[in-house]
Amino acid sequence: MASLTVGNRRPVRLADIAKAAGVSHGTASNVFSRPEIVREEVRERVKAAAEAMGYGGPDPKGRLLRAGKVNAIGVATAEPLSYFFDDPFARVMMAGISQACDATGAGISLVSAANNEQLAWNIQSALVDGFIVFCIEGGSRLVQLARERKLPFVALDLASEDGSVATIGIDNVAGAAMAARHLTGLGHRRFAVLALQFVDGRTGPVSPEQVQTAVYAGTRDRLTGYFQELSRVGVDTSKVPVYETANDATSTIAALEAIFGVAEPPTAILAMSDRMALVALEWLSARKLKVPDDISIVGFDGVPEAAVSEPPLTTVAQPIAEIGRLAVKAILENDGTTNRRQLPVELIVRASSAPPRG
Amino acid sequence: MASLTVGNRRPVRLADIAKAAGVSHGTASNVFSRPEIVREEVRERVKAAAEAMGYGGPDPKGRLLRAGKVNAIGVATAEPLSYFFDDPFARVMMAGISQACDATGAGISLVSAANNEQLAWNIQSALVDGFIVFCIEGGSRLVQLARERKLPFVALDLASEDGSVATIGIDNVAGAAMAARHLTGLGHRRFAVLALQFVDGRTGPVSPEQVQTAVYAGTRDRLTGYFQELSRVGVDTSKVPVYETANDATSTIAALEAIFGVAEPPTAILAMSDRMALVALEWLSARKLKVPDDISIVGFDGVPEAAVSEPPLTTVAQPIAEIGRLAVKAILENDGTTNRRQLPVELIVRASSAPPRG
DNA sequence: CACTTTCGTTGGATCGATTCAAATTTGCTT
DNA sequence: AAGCAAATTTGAATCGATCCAACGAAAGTG
Repeated sequence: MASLTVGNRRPVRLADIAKAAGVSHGTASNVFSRPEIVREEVRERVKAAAEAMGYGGPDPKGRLLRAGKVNAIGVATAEPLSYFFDDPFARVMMAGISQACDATGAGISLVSAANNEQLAWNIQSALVDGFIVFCIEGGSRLVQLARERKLPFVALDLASEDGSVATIGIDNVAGAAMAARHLTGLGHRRFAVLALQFVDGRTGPVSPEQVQTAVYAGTRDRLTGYFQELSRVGVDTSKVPVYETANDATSTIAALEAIFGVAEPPTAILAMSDRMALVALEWLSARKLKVPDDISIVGFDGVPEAAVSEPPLTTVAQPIAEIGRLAVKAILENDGTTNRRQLPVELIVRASSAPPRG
Repeated sequence: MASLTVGNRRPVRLADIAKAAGVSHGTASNVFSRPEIVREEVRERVKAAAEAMGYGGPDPKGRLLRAGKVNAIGVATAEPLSYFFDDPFARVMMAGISQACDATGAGISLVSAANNEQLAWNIQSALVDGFIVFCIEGGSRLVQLARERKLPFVALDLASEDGSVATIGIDNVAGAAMAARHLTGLGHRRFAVLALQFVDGRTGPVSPEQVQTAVYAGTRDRLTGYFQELSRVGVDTSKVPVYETANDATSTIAALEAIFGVAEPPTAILAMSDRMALVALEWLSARKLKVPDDISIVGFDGVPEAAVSEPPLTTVAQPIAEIGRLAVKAILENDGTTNRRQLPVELIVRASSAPPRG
């Protein structure tokens, strides 16, 4: 009864119970980690001592230092932590990561931070065996920090030029091309593009020169894919409005207002994310514009929400969960080689796209 | 250039660079943790040595042992890890937890496991400062394991008798009573209850005797609240069918089939979770039963999905995110006292409840 | 009975850092 | 140039375990 953890502290270590039980710390350690090699009588004595002193088992802090492996992978992002539970894309990704972790018995540590400095510290001091880096925003900074930890890591969603960072992603050019070809095939010739970030922290219309200086290669590649197909049917891509958003409702709506505030609005919208496409769907519906009768929309990502929207969204589906699974695998089976994988995408045609009116 | 991390291992420690730079480890350590107290010339020399040897900064494993604090809280459940990203209730809760962690700079470790043995090990070896225990299923076992770690922990969603475990929850009796009173007030007199688990691993009809032996006090309390109000208007609660489910679609549908497979089905359903209520909504709609014209339903929890269902769901809303925030606070500010808090619930009346026909 | 095995136990070394009292150096005063 | 305070640096101790070579005792063998 004297063992009721008292308010202040619990300075009871393995060595303490070893002494109490009259054995060496080596034996005491064995009682917990390899009980079968210690004589039953001794084992019981040590366990009794542990019980009596309120010892909660070997402290993982100590074990960790000796063992080296944490058995957990860190998932890092520059967004607030709640991003992992809010964002549909992140959630599907995390489901894939979870699945792979469950299968191997590894834990997941969520790493993030409000400000830059805190983020650096958190990444430096995260107790993990490797990182999966979500490069939504501030990707390059994150990658830089992760690299400094000198732990295995893979970057997701970042088609970086830098061949030295391991990435798992998709063929953005091909995916975007599929979306555009679908719409041109239906007969559309007037387009607008809702783009993800080319560089951090900017939103609004994007000029062709600005595209050249894109930090996010994924964004640039998708635009390349779109334009490649539009050019093929003779669309003058320099006249196609491209609006950069922060992939949130506010900036997407601002883009939509600009896009539809002109004399001859587009008949089709190419959105670089389902999130933007879904925002567009709602915005158009509020304005009594019918999708797909008045406007066709094709999204990108293939999040579950896209299947149940009104109308269901035509989109370029990434194998999101699979990417997550592979990322975990890449880290746990890290052999020092930097893996760069591209997974196939798939065009899922639903009700948000149809031939243009007339 | 010789610093390119080679495939195999990286045995470069702080002591190595101290030697290389010709300073003691004490000084080398200071260069990283309190750079301002070491002379610039020395600081630069050490940093240069670190750079040259490919040192990725002080290993948190070592620091941890010395410092004692991990600066992360563990969230434990007996469900698979993906539960955190799938389940609406869990997601809102995690959002609250995330928010509190973001604010204090703490990290989140997700702890879970497929099998029992693995779960025990994972809890024993989780590198965290405390646990938040999700008691959905296998709650008592989880609490037992968490307690053995002798770390601060709070149990969520478990109105345990055991006064020695810290919990943050709601007044289940009062919440349930609000739901029932709402329906009796509308004139309903024929009810059925979709119940959460009374004990682990059982589903199906529940007899009054079985209710007495409930492991989950929360489930029992909600039933008590329901029955209290039903009795008040003269309903014979011993005749009210109560079906226990695993809070998933399969067992809920089984319950619904039993409930509506009788001559005089109920006019109102009391569901102990929004999840079950939402399943019921869909099931009824598929059977051309109109809610609320034919059947009224009141859920429990107040998840976001309940606001956008067809029809929107009347429900007893818990302050889910707030519970999460408080749980984090309780762990980080743990003063040895076992906190037991009850937060208020609120009845949110939407379109799934109306007076009975005729 | 001497000689191997086998089994259990011991205690020192190690994991990689931080901390702090003491020692040393530097800088200022007079 | 001695005296003293302030600024730096040192190195041993510590955090809490695990590992392993070596050792002692009990059991088995010829």
